[in-house]
Amino acid sequence: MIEVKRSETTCSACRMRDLCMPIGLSSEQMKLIDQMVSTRLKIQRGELLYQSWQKFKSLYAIRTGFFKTTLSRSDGVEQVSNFYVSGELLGLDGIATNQYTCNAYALEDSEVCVLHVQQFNDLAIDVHIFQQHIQRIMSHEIVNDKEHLLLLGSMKSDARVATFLINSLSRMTTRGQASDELILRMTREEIGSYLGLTLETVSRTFSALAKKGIISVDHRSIKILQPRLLHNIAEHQEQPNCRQALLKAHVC
Amino acid sequence: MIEVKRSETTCSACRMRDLCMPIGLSSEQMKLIDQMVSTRLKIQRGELLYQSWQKFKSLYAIRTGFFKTTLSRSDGVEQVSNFYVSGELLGLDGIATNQYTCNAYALEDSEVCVLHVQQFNDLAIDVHIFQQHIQRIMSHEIVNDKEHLLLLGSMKSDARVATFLINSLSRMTTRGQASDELILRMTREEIGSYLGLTLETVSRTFSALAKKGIISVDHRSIKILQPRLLHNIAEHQEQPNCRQALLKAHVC
DNA sequence: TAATTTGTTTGATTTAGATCAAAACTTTAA
DNA sequence: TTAAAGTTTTGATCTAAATCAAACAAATTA
Repeated sequence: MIEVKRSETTCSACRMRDLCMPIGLSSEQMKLIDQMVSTRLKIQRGELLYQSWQKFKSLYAIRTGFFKTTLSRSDGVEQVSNFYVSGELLGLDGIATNQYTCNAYALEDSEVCVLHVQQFNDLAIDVHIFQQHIQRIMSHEIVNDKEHLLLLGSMKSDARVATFLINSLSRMTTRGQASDELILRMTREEIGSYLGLTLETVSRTFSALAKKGIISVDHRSIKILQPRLLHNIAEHQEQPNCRQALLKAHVC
Repeated sequence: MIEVKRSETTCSACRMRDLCMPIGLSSEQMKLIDQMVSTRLKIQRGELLYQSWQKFKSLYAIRTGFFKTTLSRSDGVEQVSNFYVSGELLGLDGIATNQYTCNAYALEDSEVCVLHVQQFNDLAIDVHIFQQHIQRIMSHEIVNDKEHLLLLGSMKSDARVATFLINSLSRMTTRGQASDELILRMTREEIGSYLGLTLETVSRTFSALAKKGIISVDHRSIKILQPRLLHNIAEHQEQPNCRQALLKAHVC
């Protein structure tokens, strides 16, 4: 087990409610939440926030920064399972068995709010709308995972990459900076691992899309030049003969 | 939208608590739950319990039977995302957006308990331990999906099939009948769709395992003859040169 | 009972994407 | 500023699994 050095501070400016709280709370309830969620944690690029098999102690709301979560195979090799940006909640997988099942790494210097499990439970009892909100976030995580399952189970490499670009962009867009430009925070290898492809295939697909004028690639900055065509590729599942992993939609 | 004909009955013998309830409830609370979960629904083999994009109305606890859920691609083609046996809960993906994101089909004549969303919310407020239990089930679903992600993202076909057999067997075992025999409720095509393979690859892998004496295949009845070797295949990730979608475990 | 549909196995062939290899480019460290 | 390490691109080759094909078996239906 590796202990990560981190700077832990208490800070009233870290407001859970600002990050991922539902509206519709009384100021009474808001005060309660702010009191409980008062710990900030700084995590440096490359550091581990939590690790698979560790005891589940807290949920983490990302204030600033960027994370990846990975799944460990029995041989120790890791596969990227998701990327998380500011405002999102890390650690929900730990609730089931009181152990985390993912590893969470910061991909850039980041800051998170810590919500300890006991506080979390108290909060859930006292402010039931909070509980409901958490439930919704968890259900969202399930929906995301299902989409990812569909991608890994039945999409061609170029559709996977196109989908990745579209989702990455829309995630940026919903968080403020509307734009056609995307700054990738991760390596080609991490993208490949996330998409079930090798880094070479990711690179080649970027190059191919650029040659067609659909995107332009400059290092880790990607510009979406023809979003329509990119969508076509993401949805283009009418490959001549792709029978793999598919079922005719049966009407009953 | 297809309306499915179903026989709906009210039945006090359908006890949610027997199926998927946590222990530790007072008899007071149990009575409350039984009152709320009083509707049974019979679903015939092949019928749809709910459908993607339908308004989320209920959770369903499986009393008897067997289900698959599928994900629909934009072209209407479906991919199997999971199988569910008696005692398990269907519909959790609907909570996020108040719409189901999967289609749920009965693979054999089945019976479910219906928990309407309003009852569900009332219950969650009145009996907070119920809420906590639901949370745990959701977190489990997340964990399962992550495992499936790992399978689809980085395992070879024979490891996928071996994993499927092991998991299917252990799921049967935890529900009573401990045995080395497995009765598959689904077609090779559905298995393939679930594992991201074609039905031919599934069939070939079964045959190959049988030839090695690791399993015996008789139609849809599979006997696990050498569980140890099957586990080896499921875990055998030290392929000579498999770099695909893998990251060296980095210690930081 | 035969006829038809649905599901399964096995073989031959093809191909998307992995693997192998090497050069070029970026970032960090010294 | 150079050196070293890490990352990305591109090309050549290989292979696991898909596709195509056909025979066979089981389950439904007539």
